[in-house]
Amino acid sequence: MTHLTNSQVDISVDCVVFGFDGEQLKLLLIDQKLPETGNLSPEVLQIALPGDLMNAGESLDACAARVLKELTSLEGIYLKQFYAFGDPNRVSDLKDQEWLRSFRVNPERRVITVAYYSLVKMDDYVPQASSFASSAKWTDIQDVPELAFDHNDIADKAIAVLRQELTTKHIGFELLPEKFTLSQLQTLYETILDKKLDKRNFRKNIKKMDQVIPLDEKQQGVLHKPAQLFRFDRDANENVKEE
Amino acid sequence: MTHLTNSQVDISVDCVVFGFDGEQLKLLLIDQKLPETGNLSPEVLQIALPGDLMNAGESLDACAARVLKELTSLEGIYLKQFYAFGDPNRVSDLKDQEWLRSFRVNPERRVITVAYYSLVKMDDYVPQASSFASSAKWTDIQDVPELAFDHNDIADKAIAVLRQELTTKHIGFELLPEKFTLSQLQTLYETILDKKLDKRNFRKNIKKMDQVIPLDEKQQGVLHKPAQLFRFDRDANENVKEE
DNA sequence: GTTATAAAGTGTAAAAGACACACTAACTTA
DNA sequence: TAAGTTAGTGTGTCTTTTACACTTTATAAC
Repeated sequence: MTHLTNSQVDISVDCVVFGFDGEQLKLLLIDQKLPETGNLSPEVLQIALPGDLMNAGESLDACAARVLKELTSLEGIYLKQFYAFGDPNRVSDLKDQEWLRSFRVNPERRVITVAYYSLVKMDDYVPQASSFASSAKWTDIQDVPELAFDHNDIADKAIAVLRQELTTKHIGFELLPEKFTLSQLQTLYETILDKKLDKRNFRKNIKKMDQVIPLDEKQQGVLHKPAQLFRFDRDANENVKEE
Repeated sequence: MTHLTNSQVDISVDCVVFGFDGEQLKLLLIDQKLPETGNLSPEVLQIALPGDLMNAGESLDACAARVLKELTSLEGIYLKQFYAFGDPNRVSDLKDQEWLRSFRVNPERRVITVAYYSLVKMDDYVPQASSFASSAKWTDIQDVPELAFDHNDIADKAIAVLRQELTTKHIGFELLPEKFTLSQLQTLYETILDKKLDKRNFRKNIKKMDQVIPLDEKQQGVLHKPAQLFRFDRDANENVKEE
């Protein structure tokens, strides 16, 4: 039994950030623009999940929160670790070294990434015309292009986990504005689960949850019957299970 | 934004190995005996989850399989990644350096661990009177002592995950011998879920699964009516969901 | 071989939950 | 005031889950 000290390993955290615009489930992706390197191809553009190498004194959770904050200035966002990706060649096999360095990746090292998924109310973050080298964009989940490294695998797994979690935990609300209608909520569920739901049965189920609270307010500016607005109260005692 | 290259990080894999003896859920734990270090306490004994630092060219999954194999000689065992633990002080804060070195941990480095849980048919591995410095023992889940590092947290999370998975996937069989009775299976479920189940309803549910196949064989050597034996076929098409 | 012991094995009825289904109400704009 | 559009609501059927008790079949002891 020989045990290498694996000083060649770096840890990164990648975040699969979900948003919802009322119609489509979206991912927040980063345009990574390579600086022109003279004799190489004029400009290489690579798209990736937001992520970063972990800092020295930082926990994984803190690193994920930092990545999200540096990108969007948002704090207190729903953020959950879901898997660690550690194939030895997930980074360095694939691409030439210049390209890797643009991600601050040292091609001599292995990178293990711990992946988080995050649920963001899309209104809370509108990407700016970027002054940086890299800029973020919301992208339809349908239209996710080929991503850097194994980021497509990571995103796929995140979607599977999200789908799973949506049916067991009440996390859908994290993707909607503070005030929302039941139709919006239903559309969200239908989009993520990729199937039609029955309106009446859906509403029956939702109204069983004590956490969904009707407001004294209606939707405005729509050209049809305005809908009741609701809010979600994370702290309401759901179905009071004691013992 | 400063980005440290975190060359101080090591990756380890820890395995929470579950077994079942017909009565109790068990964990496979390692006795880590410290060599006597002269003027320090005569012998320090520390108990831990089996685990190891990841080797250079190794994937996380491969590392977990290797840990399990080096310990038990078993291969092809049910093994599943469930969480990565990365608090900056999960290792080095706690103990003195001699102690750490006995785990091959360099106290100057951080260790991120990726945790797997594993389901083993207990008969397949009977711990040997150990010739090594460390030896493995099956321990009742009730009686798990204080473990090294944050291994109690890891074990607790593994149990929670196991409980969860048991209700959604058919993994209980991994803990039983090839041939088992329905009573054994029920006891297993009752032990893990920590609640009584109704015999008739339980059997109805099990018999819905096409994967549970009755054998032409009965339990032997019991002083009462012998039970029908069954085996579990991972590959039987369960409930034939097409479309 | 009769009896005591111990777990195996089996069905049904009631309750709860899931599902299918169609019309009226309320607002906006032309 | 009529047309367009989405909101909002209840009931019956079917499926699933739950609660519940007695008979069978082996062994061991007498």
